[in-house]
Amino acid sequence: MDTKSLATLLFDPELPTLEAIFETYPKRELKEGEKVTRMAPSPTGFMHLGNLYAALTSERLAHLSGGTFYLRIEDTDQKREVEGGVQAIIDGLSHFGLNFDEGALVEGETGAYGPYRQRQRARIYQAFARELVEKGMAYPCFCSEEELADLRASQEEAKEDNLGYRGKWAKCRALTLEEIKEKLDKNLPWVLRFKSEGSIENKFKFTDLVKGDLELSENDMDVVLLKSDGIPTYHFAHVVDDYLMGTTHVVRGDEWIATLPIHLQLYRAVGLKAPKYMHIAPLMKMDGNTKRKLSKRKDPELALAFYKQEGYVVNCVMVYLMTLLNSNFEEWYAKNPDKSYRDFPFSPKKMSVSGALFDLVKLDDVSKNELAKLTNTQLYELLEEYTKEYDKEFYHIITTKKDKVLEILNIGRTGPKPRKDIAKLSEIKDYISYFFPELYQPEYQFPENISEEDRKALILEYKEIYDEADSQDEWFQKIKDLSEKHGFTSNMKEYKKNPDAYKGNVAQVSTVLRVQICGRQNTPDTYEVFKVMGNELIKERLSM
RNA sequence: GGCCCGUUGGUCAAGCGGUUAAGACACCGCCCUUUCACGGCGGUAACGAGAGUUCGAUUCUCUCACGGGUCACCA
Repeated sequence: MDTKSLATLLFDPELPTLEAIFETYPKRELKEGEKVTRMAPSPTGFMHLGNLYAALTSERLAHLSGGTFYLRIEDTDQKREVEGGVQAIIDGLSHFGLNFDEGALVEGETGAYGPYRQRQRARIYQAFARELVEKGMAYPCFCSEEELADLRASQEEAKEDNLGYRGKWAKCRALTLEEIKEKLDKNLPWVLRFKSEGSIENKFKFTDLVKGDLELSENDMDVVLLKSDGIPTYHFAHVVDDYLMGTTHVVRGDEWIATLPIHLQLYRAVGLKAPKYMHIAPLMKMDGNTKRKLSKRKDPELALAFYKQEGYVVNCVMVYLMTLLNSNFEEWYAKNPDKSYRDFPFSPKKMSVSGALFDLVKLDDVSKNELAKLTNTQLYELLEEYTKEYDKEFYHIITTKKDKVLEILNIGRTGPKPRKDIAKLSEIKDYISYFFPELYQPEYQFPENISEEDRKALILEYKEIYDEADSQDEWFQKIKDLSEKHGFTSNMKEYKKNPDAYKGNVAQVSTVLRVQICGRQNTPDTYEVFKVMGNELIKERLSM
């Protein structure tokens, strides 16, 4: 076969030469250890937590080494593309504090290794494809969908273990130049296939930075390099792009391990050096009794937008993700509570080889700890930002009563052991609702051992003696006195020893007052709460 | 079905031939305490199964089971 003629038959003669292409992509000048990573999503809709997890891995790897993290858009599948997909990716990641040093932007791009959208790079891939055709390593295939389906059926009938367009089944391999010319003249659609010389009998070892030593079989399938629209498949685009763009470390989901032999084979075929690979385990989800990979389709509640909407604070999510990313992160963070997760010396070696179950309960715990570290002002700012987008009514309340809200948020926050009540911003509304008449929805659940009569008497009397100027000691002394007067002991130890000797105790009396004033049984320290509420509101709530 | 990867308590996980098999979350109990939360102390709970190598296997090898992934003109 005259492969040169075949190449001129198949490709635009104006295609750039490889030399010309290499010239426009100078090698990156990297310092020792500096890494270049990328995120290369296809714009098929929303981002979910798994994408964020993978992006975080790449980003940490690059930035911890002083390197570059860039965004490439893999828009080779036009059918699945969703409008605004690129925007969703960039917005989603930037909301979580992950920013790119170069690559695609919502409009246009930045950086010297573009274009960063694969469809705009069609001619580059074609130039590489032409080279492969010239070398006899690729050929056009005219098989239709039906023919491929038939092929598969025959293979199944022949009980072939390995299905696919391979070896003797690859019938378009045998096409002569004349036959090809004929089909081309008829304008039959064609794809370009790689002519694989590999054999699955041949095993080779490969070291993955996360998975460790793998034993893989050579690829023997004639994979599609260029689709009938002239756009490359993932396999081909990945190989060309990650070389030209100077990626040093490819971070991707471990579902790609199966096709790794293809990629390595292609790198060898085009004579380029392959990057290092890190295949990371996907985040899992409990589905019934089994774990399964997070899925865009099945788990819309895991969309990044969901966390934002729920009011999970960015830093909390990232810290949680870090605990999944590196097993020793939690220990480090406990020792360095004031440092950012970005300071953590992340290591691929400490990554788990199998998928972690995403645990919302643990996320809540991490979040509570994180939010407890914030000042009232910091929390307020996050709340304001959040409600502005998701709860206009509440936004209006907190902004018109900002000083009051700051006081409320400060309750129990300033001591050495700050309260850990809040896991996400959406919880704050309910948490502080009793301070605001417009939100107040009391549930009057009083201690059962206190009669209605006693209860009313206690409340009415307390209304007379409450004085917001009292110190905490004076304040509590009044409650004790009130309790004793009505037959409730203020001595808790005594009460525990001999509960039947009293109607009840001061704790129960306190609960009566708390419920009457706050409309709930659980609140932070009532002395502080009452003070913040103010005399007027207290007296009003004590009126029956 | 073929191939690849994995399997330590409910969850995340240390461990890398000899350990009372860490720690965190969750759960339970006690203490602190006017409620709750925090904090402190304690507790329940794990090496998928079977062979082999070895003086000794959670750790090494094999088989099986289970789970996951992959076998597209999707990425």
